[in-house]
Amino acid sequence: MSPEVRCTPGDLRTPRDAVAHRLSHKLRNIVNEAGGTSEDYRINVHGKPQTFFRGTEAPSTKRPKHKPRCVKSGQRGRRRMKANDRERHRMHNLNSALDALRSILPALPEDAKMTKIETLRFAYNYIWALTQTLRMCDQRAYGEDQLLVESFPRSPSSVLSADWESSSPVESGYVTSADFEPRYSYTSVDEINSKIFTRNESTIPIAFYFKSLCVENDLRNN
DNA sequence: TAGGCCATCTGGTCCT
DNA sequence: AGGACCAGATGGCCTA
Repeated sequence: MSPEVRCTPGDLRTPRDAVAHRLSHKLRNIVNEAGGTSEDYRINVHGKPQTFFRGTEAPSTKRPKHKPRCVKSGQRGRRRMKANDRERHRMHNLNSALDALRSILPALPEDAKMTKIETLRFAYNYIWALTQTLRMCDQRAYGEDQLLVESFPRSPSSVLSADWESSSPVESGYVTSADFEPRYSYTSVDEINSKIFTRNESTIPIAFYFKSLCVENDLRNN
């Protein structure tokens, strides 16, 4: 597999994967209904029998969630266990990074924890909103007192790559516009201010915040 | 109960 | 050779 190959959010679960997963759930139900023992056999997607443990014997939190599918001994087994450890650590780091990203995003009204894909999509939209606010701030700083409502760019999902900034993820090919349906589709900056930048029950107007930063910056430069 | 989300295991590929 | 990264497979938990 080449590192250049990137998956889109839609690829996170392939159809085949989904089918296998559904089949897996179905088989579990069949076995449960048939009164299987604590350890039963099922046919995996490769057509090979495989042991599994029923949900009624869910491992405690102390026990590892997953049993190794094949216990290997010798150097190969040790290498595999080390690789598993590294992989676990790598995924934990990835999750920590996602948590850090969640923590700086505006809290959702219902305060529910966003899923991974929601976090990424929301961050994408949020950055877009902040970028537009900065752009507005720039224009105001240069004497354009008119609100940008008329010229306010379209939401990321409807932007063609040609219209988008050169650094746009859409243009870079890492995502397609269809992958990022905007959580919000605003028509004005005020709407963004009131809905997207809410934290701790208080609404902070982004535009004013950034405007003050611009003014500070101007004063420093003058 | 089906389906979504997640953690983990695993083997393949690329890089250092 | 060993580590990093990736994607497929799998099982557990949760919810509508």
